[in-house]
Amino acid sequence: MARAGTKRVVGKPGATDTEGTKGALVAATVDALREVGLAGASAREIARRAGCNQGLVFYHFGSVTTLLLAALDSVSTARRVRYHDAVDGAPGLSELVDVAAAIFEEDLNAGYIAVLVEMIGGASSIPGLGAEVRARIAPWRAFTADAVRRSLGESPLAHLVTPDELAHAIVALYLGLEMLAHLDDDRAPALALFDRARQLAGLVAALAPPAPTKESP
Amino acid sequence: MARAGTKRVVGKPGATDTEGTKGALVAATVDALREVGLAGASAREIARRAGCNQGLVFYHFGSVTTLLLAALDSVSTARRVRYHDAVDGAPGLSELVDVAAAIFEEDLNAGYIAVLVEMIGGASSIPGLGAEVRARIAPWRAFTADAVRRSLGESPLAHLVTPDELAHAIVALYLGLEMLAHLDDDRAPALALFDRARQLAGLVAALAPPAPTKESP
DNA sequence: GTCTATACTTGGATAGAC
DNA sequence: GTCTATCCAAGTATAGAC
Repeated sequence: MARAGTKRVVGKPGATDTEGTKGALVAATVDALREVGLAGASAREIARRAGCNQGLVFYHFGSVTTLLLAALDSVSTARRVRYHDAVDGAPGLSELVDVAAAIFEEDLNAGYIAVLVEMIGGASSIPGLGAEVRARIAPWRAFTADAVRRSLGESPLAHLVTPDELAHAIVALYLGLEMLAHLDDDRAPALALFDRARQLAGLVAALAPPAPTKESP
Repeated sequence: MARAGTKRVVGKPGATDTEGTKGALVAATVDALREVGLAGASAREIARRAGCNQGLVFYHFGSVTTLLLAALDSVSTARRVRYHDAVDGAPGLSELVDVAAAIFEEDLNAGYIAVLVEMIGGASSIPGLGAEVRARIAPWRAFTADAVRRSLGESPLAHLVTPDELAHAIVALYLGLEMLAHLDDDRAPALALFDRARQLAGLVAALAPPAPTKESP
């Protein structure tokens, strides 16, 4: 929103800051990354989207790079909470694929993964960015490996691949699907693939019954 | 090579041009994309790597964007020949995974896919680039779908996924693996994954014998 | 905290000498 | 074809008024 005339409503000072200029800048950065990419996400472009002055980027964040990382943090933590909750409610492989598909669609539509992809792709351009991005991707990899480990533990698939390998492949596939969807501006193939995964997960579950609850050894 | 003192050897004029200033600029662009990313691949940086003057980028290619696309073309066509030949020599699924692994390793080491990834990622930053990149990725998708179709035709897997779906997933996985490998500067996980795929392909082949040559119905 | 103004840098692109 | 010199636009970052 434009500064002149329209005041933003300010939340509690300690809050997760989706309000206030700092929050607006972070949100604008996410939008910019999604729509015009890393190269297009300049201080001026971001400030324009946030409806404030370019200088405030440097007042609040010190540099554009820092703001970019703040945006990555914001998306990353918000989404991880969402994923964590969803995966908690999914006991087996089949349910896991179900929730993964649902949230992936959210991500794809909201452009959250686009932010990830832009930052990873741009990591080689901006010196020092690589390490920072890597650190922020790490929790995702750990999270994925954990989810795979838990829902694959009892399945026959566990004898075909290690959880870490599978997790690495899943993260890579995730990123790749986003790249293609973004390039084509078409999410259909990615979603169709999830539908197929759902079918296959059901098939695997039928072949190897889920060992309902394992207790008292 | 530096212009002062060292002259480049010039090949036949009509050749695929890895020699001459034009060729040197294309090669330098590939290097730059790989090492400093799209944002770092400026006319000055490219010319420096090619050992010539910045103005020559515009003399020979008109704009930096055109040169970037020329570099993408160069890598894309060269690699496609390589892939095509390799896949031709691979009759079944197992052999296909074998050659795919081998060439993927080449690509990963030489940074060819990095060029693809940088261009796809940067497509949203530079207006009009998206369509051009899309057109240059299209043959890869067709190629992959074709290879999948041919080597999956007889296999039981063909009843679980359509070739187009599988091809889309493979291309996405390919791009994603490159992103992660580039981010970590570590190709080991991607290569381990191919080893695993090789095992699994062997397993599938053992379960469903390849129907050696299908002729005379 | 926010805005205006400005210094400084880098990069795309062109003109003209050789 | 290549190089030097230069223009112009856009971006980062800072200083200072309000």
